[in-house]
Amino acid sequence: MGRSPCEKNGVIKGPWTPEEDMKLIQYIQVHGPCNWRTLPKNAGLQRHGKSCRLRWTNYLRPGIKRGRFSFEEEETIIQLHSVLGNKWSAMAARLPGRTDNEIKNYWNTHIRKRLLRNGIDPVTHAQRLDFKDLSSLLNLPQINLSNLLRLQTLLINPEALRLAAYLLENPELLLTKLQENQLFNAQLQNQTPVFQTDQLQNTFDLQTPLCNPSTDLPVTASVSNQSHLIQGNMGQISMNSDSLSGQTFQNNTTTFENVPFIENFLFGASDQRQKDLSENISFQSLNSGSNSSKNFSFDSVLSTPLSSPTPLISSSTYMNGNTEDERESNCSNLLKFAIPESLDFDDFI
DNA sequence: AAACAGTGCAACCGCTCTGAC
DNA sequence: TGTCAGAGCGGTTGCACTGTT
Repeated sequence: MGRSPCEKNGVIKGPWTPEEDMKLIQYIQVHGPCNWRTLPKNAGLQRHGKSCRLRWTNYLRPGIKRGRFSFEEEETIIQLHSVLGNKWSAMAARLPGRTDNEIKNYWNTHIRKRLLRNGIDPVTHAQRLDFKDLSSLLNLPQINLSNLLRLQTLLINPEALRLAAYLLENPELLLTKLQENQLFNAQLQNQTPVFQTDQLQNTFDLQTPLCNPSTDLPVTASVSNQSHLIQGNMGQISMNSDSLSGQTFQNNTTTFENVPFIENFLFGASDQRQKDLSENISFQSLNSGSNSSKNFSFDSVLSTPLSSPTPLISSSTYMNGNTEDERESNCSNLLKFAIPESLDFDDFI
């Protein structure tokens, strides 16, 4: 396995022979792993010092564990990756006997592919809302001809999915925007809502159960033409056009002017009046009843910095099974959509 | 059985960062 | 401040292995 040995400028590249390994081991046993630049010459090896260092640290160093990763190791890698990102050496330090290169290779060749197949972003560890399991959709008991027509609308409106996915994957954006609009919100509280309530009834829900192991709350994203509702692991957030002055999301108001696709989705391409109205977006927590907005917690948002994404899905949700097939099977129902009967898609379109 | 394609993995390359001098 | 060595990382290479046709 690997490359064929080749010699270039007196330096051998490619797989190491047992004789080379023995020379390196014997030299390091005597002199220790130091001064890699001069080590090859002193040890009688036609190798680069860096190659010697990699060979030692990745394969010859005592305590190196070879062979397939166990299920426990896989879970550990996923959990560590959700916290550390691509800090392979830091992950290796927490996995006895495993090297950073081995973990990286295993991640790229096994875990990453499996996460992608299961609709999980391997970078953010969040469920991708644009990953639609149509078979699950069609197996829903509430799917009938009427709902299929609504499903068609949903599928031809990818902006709604993108909006939900974007906000779920970037909860810090909400916080940033809220902070930026503290002053703006104070102005809005003195304004009169301009929407009619019937404009806010046209809402559909994207319900994704199983996505929040910490709270067991279903993850729901609701989008309408004038009101936008996102529910993630933080609970449920409503971007509600008629809640400009009320008990909304800790009395904060936000806009999405720096997010082009959201801006287009919310405001339309050229309707300045609609944009003016939609700029008055605010947030409302809906996860605990009518007074929930006062009790809304930002903990989950604050614990999800860009540099160290917090998993929205536990590793056991990724792969709750002993075999890959079992794990994939258990992930296949991660994303389902339920469309309420009350939805009027004519307005939505 | 042979040809082919896909996959796994050791090893390498190039680059950046850090700390010592 | 600049240089150097070590370390870390992302990406890639190339061959062996395995499954499919």
